[in-house]
Amino acid sequence: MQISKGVEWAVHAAALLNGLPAGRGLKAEALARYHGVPAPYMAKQMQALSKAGITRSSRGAHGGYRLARPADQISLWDITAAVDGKGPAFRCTEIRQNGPCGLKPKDCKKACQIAAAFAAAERAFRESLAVISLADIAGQVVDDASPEHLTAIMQWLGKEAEPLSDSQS
Amino acid sequence: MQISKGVEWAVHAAALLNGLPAGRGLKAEALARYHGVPAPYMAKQMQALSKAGITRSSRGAHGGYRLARPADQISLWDITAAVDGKGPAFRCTEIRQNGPCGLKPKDCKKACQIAAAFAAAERAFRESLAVISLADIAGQVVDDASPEHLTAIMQWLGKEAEPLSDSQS
DNA sequence: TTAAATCGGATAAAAAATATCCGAATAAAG
DNA sequence: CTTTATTCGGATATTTTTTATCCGATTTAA
Repeated sequence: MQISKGVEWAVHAAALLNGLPAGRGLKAEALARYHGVPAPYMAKQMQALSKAGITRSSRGAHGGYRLARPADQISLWDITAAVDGKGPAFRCTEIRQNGPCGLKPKDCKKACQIAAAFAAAERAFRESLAVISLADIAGQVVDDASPEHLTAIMQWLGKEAEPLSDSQS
Repeated sequence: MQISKGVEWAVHAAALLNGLPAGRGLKAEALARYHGVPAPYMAKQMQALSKAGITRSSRGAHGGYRLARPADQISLWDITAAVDGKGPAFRCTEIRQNGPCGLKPKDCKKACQIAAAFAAAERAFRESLAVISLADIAGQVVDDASPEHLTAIMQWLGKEAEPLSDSQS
């Protein structure tokens, strides 16, 4: 059971976008450079966020990404689902219908008890992530960081952030 | 985020072993045949269960597997951890230390807030599985099954179950 | 109108999960 | 006691998923 590395990158990237002044954005390459990760793969994660409606993108010269809605309305589960998919981690293959004592399909209207137990556990996992917003994370990071570090970030953002046009998607 | 298919098989296999009379066991090939799955891969899962101390194995003629302790002392998390590993699904790669605004290692004594949030979610997942025992699952299955189906299982077990010697591991 | 720049989907490489095989070990029979 | 059949256990291929990369479609600005 592995969560893809892209989830980690996407959350960090979204948290950084939250620090942007209104109306400005960062291109995928800048996000990758900031976090010291391969640019094309970071770009792929950003595409997933845009497709899920978490970020908005602007194409063409001076394009880039920005958050599509306030950070307190974006949960860690939203980002995880966008990058890794919403599908269940435990996939019941109905092996209770196999073999010499296999059940008939008509006797399988109730979900398999084993699958139900794992579904409940995954629900607990999702709920735990769903109650934490990007705003929560950003707040904690700011609280923990030194003033010098915050200044350095602001300076970097001031240098790299581009004013974006208002076009969609 | 995927849970390996082997986990499903291992739980089903362990539940079946719970139905055995005391002192008897099933070989890996029989467990695979019962569930209609490839024998060698089922065997691999059983090896993982034995390594984790969940099952005991007997080698040689008339060998096989049995549960190593009562079913109410085996949780779904025990089995999941044995097959899929105990390691965290979210692997923090400390990208906060990368790039132009990267933190120094000495400023990273506190765990990354993002990693901490995912760790909490995984804890919720584990706890949810840890409170469900193999005995719970087996009880529910028996409650739901028709008398004929239970009889069929008993007959099959009577035919396939081997008396095991008392040797270790 | 032209040209530069960026996102988006399609395409390779690496890693992990899945499936399989063969040797070591045990027990029963000769 | 020796031999032989049988089983588990670890090492080995194959397939799938994840990770990483590239090139074309689209948009903006000059």
